[in-house]
Amino acid sequence: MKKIKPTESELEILQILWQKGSATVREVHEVLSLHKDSGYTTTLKLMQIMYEKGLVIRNDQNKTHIYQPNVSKENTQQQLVGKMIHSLFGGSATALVMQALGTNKPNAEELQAIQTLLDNLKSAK
Amino acid sequence: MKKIKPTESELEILQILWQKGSATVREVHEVLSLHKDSGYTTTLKLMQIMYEKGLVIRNDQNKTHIYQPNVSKENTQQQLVGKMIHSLFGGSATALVMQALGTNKPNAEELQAIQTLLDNLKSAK
DNA sequence: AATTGCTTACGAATGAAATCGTACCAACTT
DNA sequence: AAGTTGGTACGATTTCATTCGTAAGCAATT
Repeated sequence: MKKIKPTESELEILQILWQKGSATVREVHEVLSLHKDSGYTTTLKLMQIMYEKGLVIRNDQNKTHIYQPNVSKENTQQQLVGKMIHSLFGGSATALVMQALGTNKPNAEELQAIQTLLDNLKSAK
Repeated sequence: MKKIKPTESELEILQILWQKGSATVREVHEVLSLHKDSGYTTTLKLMQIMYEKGLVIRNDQNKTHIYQPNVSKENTQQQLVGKMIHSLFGGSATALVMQALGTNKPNAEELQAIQTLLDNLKSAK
């Protein structure tokens, strides 16, 4: 399993790439601009760094490069949730789960989904 | 509601203070040493910075200062989990819960605790 | 041919977090 | 009295993330 540790800004960019599938720097920058006010070259530089780190891949056949994510959303979520469990919940995934369920209220359908997962975990013992 | 943004290292220290209630730098450092290998003065410096930021309070009547958390665990967890739910799970607490449960395996006792909470949520409908 | 516009590349400044070495102080031990 | 132990304070350094200015290439338009 790959070790992934994107920064805050890199995560914002990854989210856009996950949603769009692929995008140019300008496309990413335009989405970022909606709630951030950094310059275009800042976005460009970040994406270049992400490319060096292997977080994204790119097609540079054309003058305007096209970027795609190179880490999966699921894997990244797993890493970051694991980090949060460690740093904020003393290593207890259960503590995180109970906190999340306690403050947010899932609807009946979601409750059922969690119940099903829980049943699977129980029978796996 | 107070705005809290501790760093990763600060969170590790806060966690120890939340658990112990109050502690000296040495006590904190000894716990940290179990899974980290930074020096004593590093822990000291971090706690001094946290004091300047107001994240902790301290009693410096005696030579050996005694530190206590100055932010609540619940408030901090709630804020950071909420932020993660929004930024990484599209606002769905359930998605976070399932991710956490799917990759970490709670023991039977923990499963029971979650089941109880789940039952309460169901009957509250 | 020159200008304009959009692109990448890259160096550099800034700021924050984390780390450690060293100095200094007080109390206890020899 | 001198040394040892255990504590705080703090400056310096390192590393990293973020930001931007500027140069240079290319294509289309004037």
